[in-house]
Amino acid sequence: MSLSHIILGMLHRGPQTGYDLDKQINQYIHYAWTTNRSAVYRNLHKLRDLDLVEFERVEQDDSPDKKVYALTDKGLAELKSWLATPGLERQTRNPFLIQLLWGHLIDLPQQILILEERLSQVEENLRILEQRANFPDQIGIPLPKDALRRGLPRNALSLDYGVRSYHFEKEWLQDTLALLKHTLQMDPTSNGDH
Amino acid sequence: MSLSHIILGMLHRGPQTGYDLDKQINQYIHYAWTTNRSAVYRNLHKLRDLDLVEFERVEQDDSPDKKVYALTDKGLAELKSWLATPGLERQTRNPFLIQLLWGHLIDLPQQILILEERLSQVEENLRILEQRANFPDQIGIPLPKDALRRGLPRNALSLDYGVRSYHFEKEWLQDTLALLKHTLQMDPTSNGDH
DNA sequence: GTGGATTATGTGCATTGTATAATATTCGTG
DNA sequence: CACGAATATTATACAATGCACATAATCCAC
Repeated sequence: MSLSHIILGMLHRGPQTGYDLDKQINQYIHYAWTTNRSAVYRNLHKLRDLDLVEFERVEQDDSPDKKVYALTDKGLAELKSWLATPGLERQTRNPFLIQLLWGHLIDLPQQILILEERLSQVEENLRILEQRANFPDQIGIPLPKDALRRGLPRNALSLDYGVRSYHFEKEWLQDTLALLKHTLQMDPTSNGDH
Repeated sequence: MSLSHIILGMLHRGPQTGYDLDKQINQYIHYAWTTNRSAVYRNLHKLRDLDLVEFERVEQDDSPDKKVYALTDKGLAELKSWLATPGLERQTRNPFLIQLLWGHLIDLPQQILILEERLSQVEENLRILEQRANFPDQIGIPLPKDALRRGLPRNALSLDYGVRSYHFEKEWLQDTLALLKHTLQMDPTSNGDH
């Protein structure tokens, strides 16, 4: 029950549809949480059954009807309780690192292709996040006017982590790609592990 | 079908039991992949049904019987094919970053507790990984004798990523904790977001 | 006016996570 | 030595998630 809490968190700053929730989670919290539409919709249904959210059907001229979900008092209480829980485990599945770990089983040009693919993913994520980092109020709490003078608010701290971790990975990928390409030039017939 | 491939990768360097596979994945590849025992066992059953692995029952004096699994030729072929697949998506669930993002909903001391909890997790992961980084042959391919002179082999590159990313997170957590504790000292009644 | 892109919601099935069970064996402790 | 605690080993039930796909409305371009 943790995607549910991400949804509650997103809704606490204003009502939204499942479609937009999915897009925003995968764009602006992608460094911390990944998900997909079907999971978001299913969790909205469950949260509705538990009276943690409520929705209103809205007709539109330029698009199909939509359901706009909003947080209930009960939902806000549940969110606060989850946010204060320490020691929740992190989960990760990072295939490109596995593909590097046993990379000697495939050939070097293919390996380079995989890292380049990952590099362009990271650059895209970084681009979206840095664009958003200028407007952190869009994703978390509203920025107070004297934020910079008084220090960063906590939602900005999380964004800062995201931006910096993408920078870290980008630089590491660039260095590693340079190293592998150099190896390839030295000895094109090798797989890189003599 | 991707935990299956992690298992195939682990088995390609030698036969192992499900119990040990789980431990090793969660210790030495924890930066790239997290899992649990039940998933490992289920995948072993499935891989067995597909003839990608085979097992032998071994009796022990000091412990219950165990099943030692080994890679088949078919399994090795499947592993190589998966390793060469580009563009596999990364997945992440990092609750502590979410708890920081909407941290203004909980009080500052509780927030600090959460980050400290995460810091000790990272330090533990880092400790295990650095200890292992001295013997990368234990987790990937055997290190050639002249490895250092010729440059790092690719499995060492992946380990290097793990170690460096934990260092990054550790430093970031220490900086951020210092900042939050400073805020708390300045104004103990505040939640940190004036 | 058909075909493709975008918005919007949803289902089915396979995979994974969490909790728990069951069994063997060792080890400390009263 | 009897007892509970710790560790090794395998496994299952149920809930949560990921992936692929279905469906429908509206818009734009050809």
